[in-house]
Amino acid sequence: MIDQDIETKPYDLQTQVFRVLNHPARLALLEILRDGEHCVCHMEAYLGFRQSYISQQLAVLREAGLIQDRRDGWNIFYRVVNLDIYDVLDAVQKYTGQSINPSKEQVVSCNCPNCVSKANRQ
Amino acid sequence: MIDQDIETKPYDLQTQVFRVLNHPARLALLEILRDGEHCVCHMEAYLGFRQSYISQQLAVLREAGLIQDRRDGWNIFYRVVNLDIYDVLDAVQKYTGQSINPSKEQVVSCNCPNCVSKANRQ
DNA sequence: CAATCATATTCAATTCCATGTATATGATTA
DNA sequence: TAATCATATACATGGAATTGAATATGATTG
Repeated sequence: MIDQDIETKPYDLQTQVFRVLNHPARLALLEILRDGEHCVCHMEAYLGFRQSYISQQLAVLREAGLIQDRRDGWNIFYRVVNLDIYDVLDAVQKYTGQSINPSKEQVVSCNCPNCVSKANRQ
Repeated sequence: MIDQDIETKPYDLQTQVFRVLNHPARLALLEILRDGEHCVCHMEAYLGFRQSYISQQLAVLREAGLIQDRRDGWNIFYRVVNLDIYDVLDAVQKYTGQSINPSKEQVVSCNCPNCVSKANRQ
């Protein structure tokens, strides 16, 4: 946007959010984080992408301020900063007529303490 | 997206919507259309962009199915097809902490029958 | 402190998007 | 039917986003 009009400047912030959401893998990551924080290895196992690819997409979400990370031993856990983002996702799912519920049943095992302790309990 | 994962395919449709919304001028156009249909010349006068630029952005919105056009004599009027899109815009405005009300006071005059008859009434 | 672990970053190639300029379309009026 | 009106399209260029491959980081353990 070269000669930006004064009437469109107020939309720059919203545009930034839409730019980040304009990506299927990033939407999938946000859906995984809907029920709380998860480690990177979990998202990697869940989506089946290469590790560096997941990390790249997480970086986009992180640098845009949508998610935060926290280290716990070997693992890094990500969580969504502002849950209002899910109102945006819900609204677009309603608009497109989709209701996405990631197949949580599909048990995904990774080596993070959370998953290992869960697996041992069963 | 070359080797798309099966887990991200369900998000392609949402991604398409976010792609279209990822543009300040297109967001401004949708805000203008919030209160009903408007002619192209009105949006042109309102935003101050060149005619062809407005037309290009309207084409993106139209081809994505967000808006529809209708001819009335010399003018073409656009309207939003599915008002649920405003739930998306509202949600992102809440997320960014913005509440945008386009300065409707700023009376914009164009030559479409609607604007001319309004102007004559005053 | 060297090896190992999970994760992040860099770099390059390709594709996609934005936008200026020029021109086309198609309805309307004289 | 020629001129005029509002609007649309085509094309070209520059810039941004995507993504694969390779490598780096930095905490942890032995």
